[in-house]
Amino acid sequence: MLLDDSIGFLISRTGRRVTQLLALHLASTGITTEQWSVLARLCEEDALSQKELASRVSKDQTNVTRILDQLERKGLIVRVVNPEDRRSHLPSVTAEGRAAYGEIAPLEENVISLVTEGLTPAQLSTLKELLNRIADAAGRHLNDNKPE
Amino acid sequence: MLLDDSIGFLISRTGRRVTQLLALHLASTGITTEQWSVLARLCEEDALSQKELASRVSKDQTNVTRILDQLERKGLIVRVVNPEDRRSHLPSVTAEGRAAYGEIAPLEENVISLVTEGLTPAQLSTLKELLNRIADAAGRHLNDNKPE
DNA sequence: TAAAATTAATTGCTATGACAACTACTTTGG
DNA sequence: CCAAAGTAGTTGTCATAGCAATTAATTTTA
Repeated sequence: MLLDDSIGFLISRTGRRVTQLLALHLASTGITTEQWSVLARLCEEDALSQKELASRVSKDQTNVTRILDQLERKGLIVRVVNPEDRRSHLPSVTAEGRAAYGEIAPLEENVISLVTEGLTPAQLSTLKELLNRIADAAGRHLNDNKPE
Repeated sequence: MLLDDSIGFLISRTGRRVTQLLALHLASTGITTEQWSVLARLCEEDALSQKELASRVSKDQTNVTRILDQLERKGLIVRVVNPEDRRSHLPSVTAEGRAAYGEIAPLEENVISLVTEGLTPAQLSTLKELLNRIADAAGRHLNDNKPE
């Protein structure tokens, strides 16, 4: 099978381009695309531990630690120690973080509309479902090799 | 729009998982997924300059330089100076590189079949087309901001 | 209850992505 | 023909992905 026909390659390539375009539109905010995904998730769903947060954004916990470092350095979140379990931290979005979220959300929506401009809502919905199925299958096979 | 509905997020997440699964299956070969994509492209299409190669794998030329460094260190490719233009190098796959390609290709095909196990050929083909449309749209908008 | 096993978070390390700056070579234009 | 502009590749830097190992705290177990 040629590279251009490999679904893995196509997903990666498309992801890189979309990310790059989003990065271009977010450049003025000083926030990276990955920082955005973490901030957005925290704004949508509060009181998550870092471990839970990592799972919710499908990132390695290690990477979440470092992305939170960046967001904390920028004053957009703070780490609060969980009183129930002092090992865990509950990242909390600051007022500045919420303001940034409000500013960035429409920028992201705009990029989404740019890259999906030729697609009907039905096609978009099909695409999302197919991607989710592949992500689920990959996740299952990843777990097959991990837990023991 | 919530993060889970953002097509950008879904593509990135799916890509990360597929890449991770592929990495797991390639671990024994000592080749990373990105090194694989470059090696595969070179095996499919020879006599490319690094710049052309970068374009063919949709990677930054900088990253291709470093991936070629790795492949060269492993003895899978060599850089040959282009006699027509001494600025450019023509990476060339060695016998070891071709052997690695032959070994890895079936591993990759297997991973692809694992992650697409629930999809019909028609669905897979739809998915590829939709991804290509998004990649094209993103590419167009990226170029809008570059050439001036 | 004290030691052992687990767990949450962090740090160290390597590879990659992306951008800026630099070097070496080529092409252009006067 | 030569200086200026352009081009291919490389290197430097920062952010991120992922793995291994470490630390601090909690739970389990003997």
